[in-house]
Amino acid sequence: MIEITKKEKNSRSLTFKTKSGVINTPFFMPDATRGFVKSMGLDDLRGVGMGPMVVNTYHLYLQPGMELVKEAGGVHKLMNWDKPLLSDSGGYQVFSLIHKNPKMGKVTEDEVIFKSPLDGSMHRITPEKAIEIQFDLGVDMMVCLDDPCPNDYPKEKIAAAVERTIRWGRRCKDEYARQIAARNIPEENRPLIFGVIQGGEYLDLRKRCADGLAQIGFDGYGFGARHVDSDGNFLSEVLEYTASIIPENALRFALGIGTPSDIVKCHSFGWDMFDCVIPTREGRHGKLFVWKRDADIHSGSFYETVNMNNEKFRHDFSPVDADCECELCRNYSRGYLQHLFRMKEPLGMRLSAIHNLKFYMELMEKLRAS
RNA sequence: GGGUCGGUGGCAGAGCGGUCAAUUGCUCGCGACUGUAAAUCGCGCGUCUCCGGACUACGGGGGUUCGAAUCCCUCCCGGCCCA
Repeated sequence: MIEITKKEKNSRSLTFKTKSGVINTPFFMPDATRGFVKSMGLDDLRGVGMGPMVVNTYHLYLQPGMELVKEAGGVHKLMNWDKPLLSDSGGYQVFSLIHKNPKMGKVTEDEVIFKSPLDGSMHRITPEKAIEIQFDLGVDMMVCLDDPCPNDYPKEKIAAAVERTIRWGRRCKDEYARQIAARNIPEENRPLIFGVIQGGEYLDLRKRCADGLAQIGFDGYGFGARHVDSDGNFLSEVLEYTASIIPENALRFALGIGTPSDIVKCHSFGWDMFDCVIPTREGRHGKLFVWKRDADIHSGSFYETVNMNNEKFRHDFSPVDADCECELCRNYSRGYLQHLFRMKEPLGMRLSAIHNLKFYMELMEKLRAS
């Protein structure tokens, strides 16, 4: 079902089908964590040519809650989004909550118990429950509950996280099979399921995790945990190595990556799919991505980031990017955008998110064409 | 004209004898943001600096004091009340 076209070096291009449509790789998904891309409406998303997006199990489970999602008829119906959706398991949220503050929860072999940061109520999540919720969401792609511990943990703790991630991967896969059977889901509507490869910056642990998960068998494999070191340096070697040990005919999902240049790098390593808050968040914060003239995405710096709040743009009545055809660049100037930000007008955030996502969409088009 | 309260850094507004170059908020300048507790967060914001400090500052002027944004006198300006 996954069609692969091999390209130069490690990079490649795949075509695969989900119940909500065909997807060509590489592709980037914005984070619609709580069922919406912050500040953007459906017309905005369609306007930039948006395809698949990411929603989050943990956030939707807490708000608005699964009762409402089910009542709406699933997350697609709730959002009125008919293109593919991938749900992240929520492992990242629960574990980072607990790793930052042990009082927020407890991890045992069987389950994770955590306190909702919203109202302090206690919740428990198991690998089985994470999968069941994702079936209730009705997404096209789902992710196993994993243990993404911080990279600076001692190796033995990361090794333990790897083993737990594998064991939980097994339980997720078993639950997945049960849900498929119980819900009578035909093969063509079957959601894809992803395991997540942990192991910090240790290549042997990444290998152990990838092999353990591959033995269980998944449609795709994700790269888990932070991909930058404590100084913010991108862990290229780990990303490149991990991509190389994932089964050839499986999807490679670089979770949480990244900046435009990180994505280009990872694509050259063989990663197929990406998601990140950067384009939308940085847009809302006033930082916009702008192509350099005659940009060659494989030649280092092909873009720059422009902080539209900088004083020097106050009197700049030219568009953010004269060659860009997004709603912002077609209609408004830099000086006007800065005015919107200074006035804290939500329109500024929306236009900037649109612009940055358009930039990312164009980047992915260029990668697919290259 | 009389009385009264007040004049503090871009703004608002603390401080009311030393620990004050002066709390705090906003504005302003810059930076960060990578499976979204993020319309958030951090740093800076008198001048100069060999980064230890030095200098000029709390309406103007004068005084008291070892020492004043803080007390006294006077002038200027503003609010309110009475004529």
